[in-house]
Amino acid sequence: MDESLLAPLPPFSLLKREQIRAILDQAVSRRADVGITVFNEGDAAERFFLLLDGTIRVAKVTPDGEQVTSLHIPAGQLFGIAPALGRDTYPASAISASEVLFLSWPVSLWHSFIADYPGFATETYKTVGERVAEMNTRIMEMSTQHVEQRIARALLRLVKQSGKRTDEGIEISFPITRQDVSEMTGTTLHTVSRLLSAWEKDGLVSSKRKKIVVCDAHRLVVLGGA
Amino acid sequence: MDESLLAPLPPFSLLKREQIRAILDQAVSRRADVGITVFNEGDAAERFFLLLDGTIRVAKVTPDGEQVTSLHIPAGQLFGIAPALGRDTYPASAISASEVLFLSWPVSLWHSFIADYPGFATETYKTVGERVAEMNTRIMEMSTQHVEQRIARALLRLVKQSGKRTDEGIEISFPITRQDVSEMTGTTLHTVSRLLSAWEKDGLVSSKRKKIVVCDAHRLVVLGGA
DNA sequence: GCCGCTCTTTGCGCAAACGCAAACTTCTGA
DNA sequence: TCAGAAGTTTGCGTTTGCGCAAAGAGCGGC
Repeated sequence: MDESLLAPLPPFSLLKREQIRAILDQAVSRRADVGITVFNEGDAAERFFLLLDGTIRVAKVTPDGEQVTSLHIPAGQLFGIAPALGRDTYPASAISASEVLFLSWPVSLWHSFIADYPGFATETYKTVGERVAEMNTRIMEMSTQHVEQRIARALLRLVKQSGKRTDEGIEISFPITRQDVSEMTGTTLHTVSRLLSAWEKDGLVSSKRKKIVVCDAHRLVVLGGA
Repeated sequence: MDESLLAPLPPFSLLKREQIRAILDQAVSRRADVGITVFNEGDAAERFFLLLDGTIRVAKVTPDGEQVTSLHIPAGQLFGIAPALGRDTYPASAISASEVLFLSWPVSLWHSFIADYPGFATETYKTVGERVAEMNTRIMEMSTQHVEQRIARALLRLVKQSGKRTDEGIEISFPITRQDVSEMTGTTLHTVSRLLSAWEKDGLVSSKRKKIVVCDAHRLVVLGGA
């Protein structure tokens, strides 16, 4: 495991080589296939994580078994940071949305990370702040916007966070189903399917099984805008 | 301003009398009538706040002018704590939902509060964690539940947070309109009015102008439950 | 005590989006 | 290579909750 992996990431960018080495030496690394649950909502928060590659989906399950996706976490970010929220259980489950590679540390190290490593606390709380902002935005969207606008925005958010340029447009870099999109937007896979079909006819997007490519982001922004 | 005001509040409960005195001496206190904006979304976060009395409503405004209430903050809690989220602007506006009394400090003191006062950081992040959890729950509710259930839960949440026992039932301790409730639940004041009327007929609630009393919390839980 | 403002109630029609159901397509593993 | 699973499309009927409109009620100021 090389120091250069961590050095460019915000939480560690201010650290010296030896400090990063020390952090890496305490880490456990793990790879997981798509669809694997890293931890479950309500589990005792024993470790915190850093996603090196892939995408993690953060979700909660309703009492009657429906899933709701709250957040997607792109490579390079911390996740499962219950200690930053003063919690000793995870508030939601983390599931790999693609093949993933991540590091983890026992929460007992959290305080020393915060205390010993300059910038770690600041950058971590910035991450928390961004997620709070995103959740806030989602609450606003769900309160006031129509399904069409919500789905447009959800796609744009995904594309912005983990889009990969292709010749057709920008592709969401992990496998994603209609069902997944519906769980992000509080709708049904039927509605999502209908809309995507319509958009495909208009040349806004292009989608295959488990794959969505945004061809005309600008027009999608307009759709999500009003 | 007496030390005993702060001593029982979580962020300060571990502190010594002199420490609380020092904190109080640096504070500015202010009273405000209902409906006053304490700070606006996007404002430079120059101060952070502690609500001593009353209730604060946290809201965002959509591009087309609609308000969405994200959160209600009860007396005794910190608010406007942008620095805890690594932000230098406020992510939402804070408006008094009743007559309020609050203290504030310049953000420049934030770091010394965190560093110097044991328990302050922990308790603060616990507050952040609770709010994140609440937002998460709201996203889940809005995704999967019907208007009736959302409104039932919203009322229960308010009652739990700032309910006052009366002979009729539990009363929400600050003035609240149908419009307010609709902004919390992503509906219209019409729908809220219809539902409250129906519930009043059933003896679930009792409401007057700007006042809502929950008479049968248990049945309301059942309504919000499934 | 009266006026006007704000808040609330209620009726009616309508559109958005869901639910159900069935057919179709793509992929995977035996 | 083929069967079955997983994902997607599409049609149709239905419900929910919104939009509009108009009237009624409580409150505060003059």
